[in-house]
Amino acid sequence: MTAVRTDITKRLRQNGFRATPQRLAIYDALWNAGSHPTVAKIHSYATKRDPTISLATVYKTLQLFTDIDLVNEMPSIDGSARYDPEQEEHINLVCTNCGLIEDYHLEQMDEMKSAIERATSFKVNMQSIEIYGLCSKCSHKTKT
Amino acid sequence: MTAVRTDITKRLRQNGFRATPQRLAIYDALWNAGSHPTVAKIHSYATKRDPTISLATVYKTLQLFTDIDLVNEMPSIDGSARYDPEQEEHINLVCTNCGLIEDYHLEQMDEMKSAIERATSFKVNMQSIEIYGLCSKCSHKTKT
DNA sequence: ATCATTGCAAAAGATTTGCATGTCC
DNA sequence: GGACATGCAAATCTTTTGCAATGAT
Repeated sequence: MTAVRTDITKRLRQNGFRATPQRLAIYDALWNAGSHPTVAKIHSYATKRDPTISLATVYKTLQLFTDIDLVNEMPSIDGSARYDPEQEEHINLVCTNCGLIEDYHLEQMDEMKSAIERATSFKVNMQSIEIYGLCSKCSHKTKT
Repeated sequence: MTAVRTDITKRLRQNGFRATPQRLAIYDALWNAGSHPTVAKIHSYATKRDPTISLATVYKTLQLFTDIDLVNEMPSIDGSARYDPEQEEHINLVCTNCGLIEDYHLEQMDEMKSAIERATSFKVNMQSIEIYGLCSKCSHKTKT
């Protein structure tokens, strides 16, 4: 699975925004601060490269990236958003026990999308499908 | 579509909890404070019946209801959780523009569940599937 | 009467905002 | 040089927690 990272400098300028070092560092962190990182993780990682990057800048930047579709903000159940830089169509399998998020690619999802759109006139965003449940580790443990 | 409300007094006692007026009012609010209500909506509605119910009690009660599977806490993208008292299997179509949440029932979802479980060993909770996109109203408007 | 539950107020997180300073183009 | 971005600190919002008072069983 070769995820394709956008040329972010170009992308920013195309949209009329400046390519600042903070933005580059934050974009880098999105891919390297772990899978589907939280804001805190992103900040902590970006800070390694440039210790002065502030949390507020991280928030503002993620907002901006979301606006220009460089990342997807993921809904959260624990009060802290996570971000997904992956551009290929996929759905997220989210473990409600340990928080693990697993990407899942399947053709079949397209059929489901069409079926929903035929039946409801709701316009499905494939980038934003979250399915909750238990990852294999957690489903093998005893219940809480 | 006749949604079946649980006998909540019985359900609470079966689980060893007291059936207090606050809990009954909050359960009632879950069904009547609008579709997939936020905590604020639930509190505001419950308060009509009993003006002294505190927000903290609403939070504690929703926590409890979630624990004994009387409701499902929904992940959120705007920082305020929503609750879904519906027990029948369904998925939620969430409009990322206006926040509308539409229930969707379809047999086909079962196939998808099985396909995912066959392919990944992830255990899908059908009660917790959220698909984001645009409702029909919002998809007909011009973009932001 | 007992012990779970409530309400209040304070605390803890997460995110946003205003504004002076710094810096990309 | 000038507009845009950043960083700081304060503000806002949501949710959690501790504890004394209350009330369900």
